[in-house]
Amino acid sequence: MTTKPGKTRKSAGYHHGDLKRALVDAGRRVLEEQGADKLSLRGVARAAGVSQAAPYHHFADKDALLAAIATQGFAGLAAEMAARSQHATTSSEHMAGLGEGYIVFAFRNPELFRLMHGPRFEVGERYTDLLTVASESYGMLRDGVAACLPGAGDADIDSACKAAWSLVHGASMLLVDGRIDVGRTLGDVVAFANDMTRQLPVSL
Amino acid sequence: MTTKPGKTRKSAGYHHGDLKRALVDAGRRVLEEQGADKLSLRGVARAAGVSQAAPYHHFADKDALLAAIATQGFAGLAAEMAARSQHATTSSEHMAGLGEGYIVFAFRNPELFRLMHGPRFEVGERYTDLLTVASESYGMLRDGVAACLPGAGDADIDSACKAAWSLVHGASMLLVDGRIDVGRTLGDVVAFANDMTRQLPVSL
DNA sequence: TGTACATCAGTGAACGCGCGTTCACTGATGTAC
DNA sequence: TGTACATCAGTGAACGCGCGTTCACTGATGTAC
Repeated sequence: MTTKPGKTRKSAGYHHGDLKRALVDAGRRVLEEQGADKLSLRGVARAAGVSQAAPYHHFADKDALLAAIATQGFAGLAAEMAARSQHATTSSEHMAGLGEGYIVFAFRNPELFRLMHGPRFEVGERYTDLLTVASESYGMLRDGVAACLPGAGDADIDSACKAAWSLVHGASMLLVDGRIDVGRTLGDVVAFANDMTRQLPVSL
Repeated sequence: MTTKPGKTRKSAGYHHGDLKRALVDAGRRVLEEQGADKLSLRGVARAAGVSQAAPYHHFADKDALLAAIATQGFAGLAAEMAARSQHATTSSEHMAGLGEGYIVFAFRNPELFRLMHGPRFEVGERYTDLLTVASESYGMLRDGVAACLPGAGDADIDSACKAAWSLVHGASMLLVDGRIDVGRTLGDVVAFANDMTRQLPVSL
């Protein structure tokens, strides 16, 4: 017998083993290749190599799969922001790292980034996981801004926070939409990100 | 006879008179009511009160109608920016007006704004009108930034320009997506816009 | 001013398509005894 | 260790739907004479 019981290694079987995760992964692939407009549940099932009905054993409907994809996206965004800010030694270096992570994530996952910020999930009450993880990166940003403005009141922090978020988000969106030309490599994007965050209001 | 020949007043006739414009208007209405995902050519024809085949006498296909809607959108954006900056007496007041116009336009036409910046028209070669009018507001921005930085070189202007655009665009997007809470009235939005543009790098 | 006629801008029916979702089913799994 | 059986996670066919687009058509318009 080449197949063993347990959680490991049951490829090519009738039962997939971890189809839920495989569908989210396939969904991300399809999303980046074809765009959100063209993404269909049937297409994702096809990409995952299962029948069109299989996803319904793991997701209530198409929106639920999209929400799971977006949730993974927000987790990835927060991770990238954390990774690129963790070695900072000053508050404004820290902010620059956060911004760099935000922009780099968008550059690497353009369609996912669009999905995350699209209109689909304004009705977010159904997907509480999504809301939780989405607010994580905002929290990081807010903490970073607050650290840059030691004596400031809530209103000032709030305002600076919105401006910083807007700057970084706008740069990401314009980059993703191809409206700002910045070069093709990751290095180009990092340089662009730093040029932008250098101009953050909190750098004053 | 109540109907006259000529361009005026031929309502309720078999021939519409200005169906092309009516379709763009209906398209904008449907777009704001249902969102770009739900917008169909058939639905727009329905909203305009004509048969589903009628649009094909005025637009090559659905994309052509969307391009026309987006083109009108960019014209409206430039107009709003012009209107809100024209009475400025200083360069930075001027910039604030441009930014206010940008954000107010997005607030008033959220789905249109999203369509304008969506992925659909990256293949913009087909729609040269769109590209022309889309670059208009960027030109206004660039001129405004340049006026704020009298002695600056091209690279600095370019960089400041990207940052200013990013800030204003990001604020608009986050507002439209409901991710930033700002209040419901136009006055709230104007106050928000001014709070953001006050923090523009070029205000230094 | 009246009429024939080319052209324009509509109509309604039909095409084929891919989609989301449901259904009855079946093969695989794991557990109680 | 072996077996009966409930449960789980797949399958493939089918449903109804709205869509983009095409087609042959027809009513309205405007112009040449």
